[in-house]
Amino acid sequence: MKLYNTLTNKTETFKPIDKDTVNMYICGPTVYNYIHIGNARPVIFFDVVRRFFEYKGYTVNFVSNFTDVDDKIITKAIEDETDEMTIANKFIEAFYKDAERVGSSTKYLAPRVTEYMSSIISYIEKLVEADYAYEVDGNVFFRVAKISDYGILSGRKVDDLMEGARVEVNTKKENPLDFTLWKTTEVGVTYPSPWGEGRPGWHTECVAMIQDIFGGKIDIHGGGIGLIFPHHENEIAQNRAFAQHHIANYWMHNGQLTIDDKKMSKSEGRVVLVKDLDYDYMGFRLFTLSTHYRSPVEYTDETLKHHVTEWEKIKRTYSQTFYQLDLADYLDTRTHPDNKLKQILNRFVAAMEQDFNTPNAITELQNLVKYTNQKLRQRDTLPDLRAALEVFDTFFKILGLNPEVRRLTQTDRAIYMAWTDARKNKEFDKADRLREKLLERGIL
RNA sequence: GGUCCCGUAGCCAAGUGGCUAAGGCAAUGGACUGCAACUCCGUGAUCACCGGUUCGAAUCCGGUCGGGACCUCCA
Repeated sequence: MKLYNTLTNKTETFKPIDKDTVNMYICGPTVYNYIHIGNARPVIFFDVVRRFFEYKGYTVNFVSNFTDVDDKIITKAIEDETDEMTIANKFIEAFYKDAERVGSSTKYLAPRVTEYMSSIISYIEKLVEADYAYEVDGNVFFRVAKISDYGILSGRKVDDLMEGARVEVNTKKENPLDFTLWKTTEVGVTYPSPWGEGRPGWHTECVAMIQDIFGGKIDIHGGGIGLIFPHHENEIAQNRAFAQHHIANYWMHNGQLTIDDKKMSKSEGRVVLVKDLDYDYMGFRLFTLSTHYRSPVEYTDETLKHHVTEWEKIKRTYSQTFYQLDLADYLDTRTHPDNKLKQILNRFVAAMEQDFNTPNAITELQNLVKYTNQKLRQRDTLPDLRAALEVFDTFFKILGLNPEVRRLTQTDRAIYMAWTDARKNKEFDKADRLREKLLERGIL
């Protein structure tokens, strides 16, 4: 298994800390709004990462947080004349709904900042004690200058950052690059701390949660490419101070989803919410997986439609195969794949092992579709079709695609038989009526 | 101003030093078919441009043009 590590800028062989186990943490959303389709990309991609590791036999401990204490949430609560918790709960629920819509599992540990406040505070306390952080008037800042390799993840040099730093409004900081760990505030919900009432900064929650949940270093830390700097860089800095290591062995980042070649922007009207997508969600999932995760993916109606059509084609072949086998009472028979099928499966897995090359994996899915369609046109191919169906199931499970096919009922079978007979007897009017019924039932 | 990424056929998209540059969509020719749909077979690119390194480059280096990201909350 090879994967690209942002920390080293290299594609490396994956070696878990504990054999057979993958501990991974993905930065989750700040819950102040519905997620847009760009937010869905990591939700889909890292779900596939987990699914593939599970396919490989690993036990995957998957954690992804919700940031439910944040200025945006407070702003939204004031706007809506309600409280922060209500806003957070509403959008967490909406997030789960959207994640399920795009085919991602929601069965994982999802810690919330409000639940980890004491862990976050004690993490900051330790940084202060170790002199890596300092308090000024109830605010706590991280002392970036004490981290010798600051910039290691994002490939930046402290000097360059200093040059780029704009006029610093917060004159309380020793250094413009220092970031906030805790801040005093008069607006919105606050929590008691050794430095007075206030709220945690954004960068500490993830490291504190990882420390609390996993008890130290994890295998994979992931998120969108936009998080590399400053968020993940700052996580690393804090953890270097806290535990003298980089928190995770592998850092994975997905590229952005763009519209008109630019990232989504609410203020410029370039945003599409997941809940508002007017297309099949499996088609959307296929669309996001059709480009390598580290490349940007450009969203257009045309491209999405293309993948919706592609998904329909895949689903059609799958369901036809399923029904043919069901009609022949062959679904519960076990058969072995022939060499061609084995090759398709092997290539699929090899593509996934090459830094999750889902585009190439999908090419194998298409090869499987072609293979199966060829078999469907030939006689006496039930064993091959049964084996192909199993490969389909494997691919779907890894990619998180669901063709939603069910076993035929007695009524379904009766209609199907009648249709076949009518065609045989050249009763075409009758056959067409029966075909309509089968189409309605989703069987043809 | 600083740092960095990208530019492959009409469209989507692999490939990052070496067989005739994967695959899909669209288009087009053919086959199958009671009709339609579906499906199957065939047909297309020298890789933005210029120069260099090399026996050999889409793949490495330099430059030009074009697009984008980050440096401030942002997946």
